[in-house]
Amino acid sequence: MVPVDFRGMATFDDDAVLAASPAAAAILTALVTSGPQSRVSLARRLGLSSAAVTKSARPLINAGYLSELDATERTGPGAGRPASPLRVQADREYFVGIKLTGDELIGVVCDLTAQIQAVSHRPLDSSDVDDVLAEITAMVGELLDGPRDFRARTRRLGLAVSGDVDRASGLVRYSPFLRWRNVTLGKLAAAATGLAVTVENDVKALTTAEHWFGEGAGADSFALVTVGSGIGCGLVINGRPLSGSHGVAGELGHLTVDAAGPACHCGGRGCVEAIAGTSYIVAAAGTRTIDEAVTRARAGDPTVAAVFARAGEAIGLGIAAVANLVGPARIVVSGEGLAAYDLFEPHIRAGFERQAFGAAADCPLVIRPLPFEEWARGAAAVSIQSRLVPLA
Amino acid sequence: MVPVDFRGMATFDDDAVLAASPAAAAILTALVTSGPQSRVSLARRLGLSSAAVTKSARPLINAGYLSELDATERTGPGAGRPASPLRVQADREYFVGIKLTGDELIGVVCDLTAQIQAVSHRPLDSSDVDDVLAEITAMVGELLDGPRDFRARTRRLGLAVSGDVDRASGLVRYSPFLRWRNVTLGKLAAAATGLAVTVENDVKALTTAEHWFGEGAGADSFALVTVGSGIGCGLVINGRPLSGSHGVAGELGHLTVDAAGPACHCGGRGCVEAIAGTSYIVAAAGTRTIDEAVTRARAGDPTVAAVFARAGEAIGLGIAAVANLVGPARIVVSGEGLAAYDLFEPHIRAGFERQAFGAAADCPLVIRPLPFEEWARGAAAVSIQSRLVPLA
DNA sequence: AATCAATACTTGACGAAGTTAATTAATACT
DNA sequence: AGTATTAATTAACTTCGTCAAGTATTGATT
Repeated sequence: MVPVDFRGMATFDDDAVLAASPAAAAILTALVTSGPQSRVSLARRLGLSSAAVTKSARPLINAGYLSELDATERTGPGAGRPASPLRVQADREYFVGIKLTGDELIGVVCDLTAQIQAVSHRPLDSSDVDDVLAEITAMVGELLDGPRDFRARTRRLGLAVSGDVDRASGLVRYSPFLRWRNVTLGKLAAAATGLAVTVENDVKALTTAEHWFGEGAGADSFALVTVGSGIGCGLVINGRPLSGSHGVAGELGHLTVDAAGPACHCGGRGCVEAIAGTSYIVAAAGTRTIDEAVTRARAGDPTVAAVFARAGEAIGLGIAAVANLVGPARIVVSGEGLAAYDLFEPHIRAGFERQAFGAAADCPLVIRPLPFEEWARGAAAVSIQSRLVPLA
Repeated sequence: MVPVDFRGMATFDDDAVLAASPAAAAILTALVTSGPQSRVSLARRLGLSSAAVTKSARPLINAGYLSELDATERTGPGAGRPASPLRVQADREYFVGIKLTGDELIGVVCDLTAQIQAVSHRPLDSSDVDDVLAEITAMVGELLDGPRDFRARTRRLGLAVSGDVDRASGLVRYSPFLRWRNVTLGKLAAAATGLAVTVENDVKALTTAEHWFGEGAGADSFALVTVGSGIGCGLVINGRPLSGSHGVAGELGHLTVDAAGPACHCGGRGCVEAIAGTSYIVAAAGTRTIDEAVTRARAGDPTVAAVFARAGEAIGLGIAAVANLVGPARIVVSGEGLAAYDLFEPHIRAGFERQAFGAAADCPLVIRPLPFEEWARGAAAVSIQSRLVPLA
């Protein structure tokens, strides 16, 4: 094997290598999402000939994006010539991901396989666009020029924002928590940081990350449900994230589960969010904060526990609706609301099982709180994805 | 232009022509779904060069699948050379479509553009597999060897069955109305009729037909909701029909819309079907038949009218759920239940508008009863599609 | 009438990206 | 050592597209 060409500090003129062929992108994607594999198994998985894999992989190896496993790492015995599995050279390139909330920035540096290498938090006092841009720039500097020097190998930044985002143009059409309308965040952040910027809705970003690197890896279709002040849902169908023709998709929060239920701020009645959204739980529990409600429920207050039970069940019914309508291969439930995981879980499962129809009940349900850094990792994942699959 | 090679009675060795290239299938599909177009406009639509269209179209013209519009039919003036739009030669090939119900077969012959050329109905006394096959064979004979002779140009048969169907293998896993389990209908019907058979779930078949030839034509994503004894929903997303990982998708009937609603035979509570399914309407109205309920409601009986109102609203809520979760470009509502169209429509719209979230409310809703022949046309459409797009 | 600009289509050379078939490589088993 | 077996590579070929240049047919302009 020719030794790798890449010298670490080299220029980034290797873009052409990644865009070389459709097969190159497919190979990288498969290796990133499913770990090291031999060329033959890649060929089978991608529906290519092994010759095509050999050809497409070589330039990626030469450019330092792929490497072969060391002899020692290879798998056990078996007849015939042993495979030389390919692996992504994770440290070949780094990506910054930042999640913007109303009062904080959470940032990470990830390698090519979306493993977190560094973390940073910064409070956000103002939601003025210039102030936020300054904080983003400062955070990028802090992350890239910190104890480990990532700067030379980092060219991309992913931003995750809640609300209505146009990923293609980097435009934030509307963001409730930041009170933004039509902010060209992509362009502005690119100018401020010198990085290529991808902007995406936060739930979609997290869904992408879970689909590529997390619980949804390998699944052709996949749903991620987030529970918090709002109830959100990201969907991947036939391997592609779902956006909705009119820009709306995955709006699980405003599904009706109880026609006679409480009024929702959306104008409807008995929406999942009007039963299980944080502020509605607080109101129904009669406490001042959600933490107080959690404490009381854990202490055994039957009224407050019933509020959580009802909320969990509403979420379960909503998830069953997703399973019945879309039929994803698996569903992950997460979000900051799941800090009260123990109060929700059995009721979510009960609601789901009650209403999932036929084989939809077989859909595995993963209920797991994700730390806030995961959201930032989602932003980085979108950025990685946009690098590996320029189209889409 | 060289005169067309096809002689009508020629052998069917032109399969190779259709499968010639990806572009050929794309051109045919575009012409079938969107009507005659010039090569240049096809090129734009399909993202090809006009040279590619010219090249791929030629063999299709020579084999008689496409023709150029007559000079007289061409569009109006304009600078430059006028276009010679291509059109599908609809009578080049015919397809039989049969919809199987519990007590009747409905059959049609369609041309390549899914226009119905002949219709046939046959009662079904027995659901014994051999008896049904005999009826299918008789119906095919009646349709193909009738006043017009379609036999020479027909090689394919599509069958639509309600229940759990594996299209790829032609297996009917379970069909409630026919009381079938694991019937290899595709193979059996092929042997009996000598035609190439495609078997598909009836709702999916109708969805395909509407997506290609009906209200959903041109839409990238699309939903069809059927109202009858059950409530069904077929979905097309990113141009592909949705099947669901565990074989379940579009199960709109068992969505909860009222957690305190009536019990459903599925075991849940307040499902759409338990409020709007035919038998539940009859029970709630306290009549013996659905026709009696319709008559009474139309006569002004307020109790029965309220039952229809509630049913319509439940359907509307279900449709809103589809719009919120999946975001189709358009939604069609149909099915035999819509014979009572006038009783439902305003309530369906009201339920939809109440619960559709944000831009999802912009999704156009087409509420229209479809005659039973449309279901048979759906079966034919699946057969046409399998001919034009061998893969998928 | 002759020319020109505009648009549609056709042609042939070329190139990208895959394929198949034959070859080489590395292992286990006998 | 020899053979079977699987992995990877190589080289020749195929497919399917693009590009650039040319032809065809019209309306408008000189």
